[in-house]
Amino acid sequence: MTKQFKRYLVTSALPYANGPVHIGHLAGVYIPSDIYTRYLRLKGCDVISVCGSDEHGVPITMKARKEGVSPQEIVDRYHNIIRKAFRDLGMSFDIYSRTSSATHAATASEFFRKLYNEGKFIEQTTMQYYDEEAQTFLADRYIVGTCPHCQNEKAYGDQCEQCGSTLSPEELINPHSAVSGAVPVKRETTHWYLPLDQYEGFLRKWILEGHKEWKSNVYGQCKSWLDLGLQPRAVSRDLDWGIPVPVEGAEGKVLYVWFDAPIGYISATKDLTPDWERYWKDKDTKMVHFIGKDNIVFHCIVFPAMLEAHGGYILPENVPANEFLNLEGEKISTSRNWAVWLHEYLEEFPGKEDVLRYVLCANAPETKDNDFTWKDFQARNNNELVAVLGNFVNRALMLTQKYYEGVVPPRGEMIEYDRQTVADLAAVKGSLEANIENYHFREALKDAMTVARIGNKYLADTEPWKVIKSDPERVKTILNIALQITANVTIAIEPFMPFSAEKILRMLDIQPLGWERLGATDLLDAGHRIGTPSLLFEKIEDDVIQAQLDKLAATKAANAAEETVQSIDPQKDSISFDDFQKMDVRVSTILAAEKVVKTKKLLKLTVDTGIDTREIVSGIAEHFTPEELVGQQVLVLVNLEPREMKGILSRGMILMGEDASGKLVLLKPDSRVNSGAVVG
RNA sequence: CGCGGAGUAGAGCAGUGGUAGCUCAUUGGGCUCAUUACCCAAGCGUCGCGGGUUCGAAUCCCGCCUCCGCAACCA
Repeated sequence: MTKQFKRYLVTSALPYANGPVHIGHLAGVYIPSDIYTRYLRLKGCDVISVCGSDEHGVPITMKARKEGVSPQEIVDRYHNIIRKAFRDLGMSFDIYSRTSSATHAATASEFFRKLYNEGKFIEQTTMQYYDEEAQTFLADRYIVGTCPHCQNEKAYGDQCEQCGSTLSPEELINPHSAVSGAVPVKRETTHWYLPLDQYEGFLRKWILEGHKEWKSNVYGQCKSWLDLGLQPRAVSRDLDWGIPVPVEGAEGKVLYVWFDAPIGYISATKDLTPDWERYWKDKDTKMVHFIGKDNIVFHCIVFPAMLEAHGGYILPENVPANEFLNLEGEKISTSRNWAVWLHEYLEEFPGKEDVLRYVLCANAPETKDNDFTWKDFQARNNNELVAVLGNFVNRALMLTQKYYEGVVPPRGEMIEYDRQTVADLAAVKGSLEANIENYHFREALKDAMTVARIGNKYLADTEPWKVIKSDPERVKTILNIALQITANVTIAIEPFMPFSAEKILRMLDIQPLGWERLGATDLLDAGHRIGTPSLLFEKIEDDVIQAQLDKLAATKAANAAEETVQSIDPQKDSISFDDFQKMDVRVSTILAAEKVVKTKKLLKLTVDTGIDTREIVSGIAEHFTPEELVGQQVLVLVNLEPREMKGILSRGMILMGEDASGKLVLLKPDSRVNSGAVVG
């Protein structure tokens, strides 16, 4: 726990190169990681920070196929966007690599080979679905068909999103490939598996006993996985995009992306320095993985098991995973374009890199999901950055210009209040350090801002603009101290807001100061001439915020329009009159309705069909409350084959209209008729 | 009953057994060097709900509700 490490290795989750990076990625992973790294560097620690694009896997091949380009084109495009955006935001990775690099192919292959040669894998042959037209094996998710439970025609091979039931591809009616539309066939395939179950004891001891200090969300997730029991996990896939399995007779197979991606951290380090082994294999190195909560199992269970199986590698000392960030109350979604994209922000808010860094850190989802709103962004900029930080720096520098033509005045005898202020200033360092080292970046940022708050209070209390008239000598001391506080600001905020720290340094016309000098009052020499003051931050007006809100509203409208287009299904094949006659639809009256327990969408309805009184289970609980349904007349297909759902036999189907947004409406007679009236 | 996390002032969040706190917003006062910013003070809470343990519970235990994530390749 109190072990002293000689060096640090910081990793940040590899962004998946099928889209750009958005504020959720930043708040969850990259901002914390950069703060941590910059802090350690400022302290003079031996630290390297590695990252890179994760460029393999099925979604990238799907996207390429859809656009009619090669996977390489897709990953090149996003790799470049992401890399540039990171750099422009001031992410201080020592290297930003990529998993399509030659180094990575070699590293991952070697890693696999060693485990293979030492018999660490098990080999299994199974039957998998294959798309003969596209000549590719299909993951369950890429098989689409009709749900046997609710007749939804767009159910996936693993789940029906309409009724929520878990499916296997075998259960789908009329299954077809989401790639080509072909009917999938079963084909035999052999894969290698990492028997995670064999590492359970090792992981249990390492995490559950050795790392009780991990964040509760991380520890809890690990414990649950371990208690449930681990299963062997396939490390190869049938795919033509990825790192070929480096074994005889494994043509057409690549390393499964989860296996190759974390090795990307190692390859990136290799690309950075020939001395990479010191960072990965020396027990005196502290490795920290910054990730989002969805990645916990890979970084705490799977990758450590891989490293243990390989041998010789150190394990992460901590994995400070964050929760998720929402945008204006809704989940961020790449596919629905519901996001603030980093590269767009950088273009639309030039020079405001630190504002985003500040807001995302101050509101980082450290313990639970948080919400990013543009109003909050504006308020934090105007009320905190402009009012507290920018204003203090501006006050101190303007007073110095005004009274001393920009020359730092000498400090005379300090009074008790000065000494108290200096003591308060010195006290910030310990708290700030503890918070960063414990991954409490929000609190740490508050500590950094406290330095500016101390400065504002000091000026307000000592009132140099008044004292100048009665005791000019005293004002020299006051401003000297105010300027020392200003210099301290540059140290305290550097990990969080490097651009602003740099800007203040230029205004003071001094060189960067090391972390250890935080709290000192000899950062500026009397007689030193400071540079020209300029505003650190500017107010963000309502129209700028409104423009962003409009942009999001436009996204929403575009999504709705697209859904409308997609949801108007083409006319189905003709049926005979006889076929139509087979359907028995009756006007029925709902007598009772109740939610089916432990389901999200199901209602159990008791209806009077005129023929009898029967129970029907319907997936409409998200659209109607039981109360509003009772007494309503609806159309019911009464001779539909009965089906059991959640242990209740459902005899018939309530007919519904579904509009573009997926909203359901009842179809009912325009005046009341007797139950049992025939529809036709 | 699949597993994990979260629910605290108008908003965003700290707080793991001992007088409920921080930032912002609100209200009042002070200041007028400063980007109308700053400083001081006040108001604002059945700590999700219901039980229990305890001298004492936001905190520990039991049950329930709601939101999010994982399982199911978006951080």
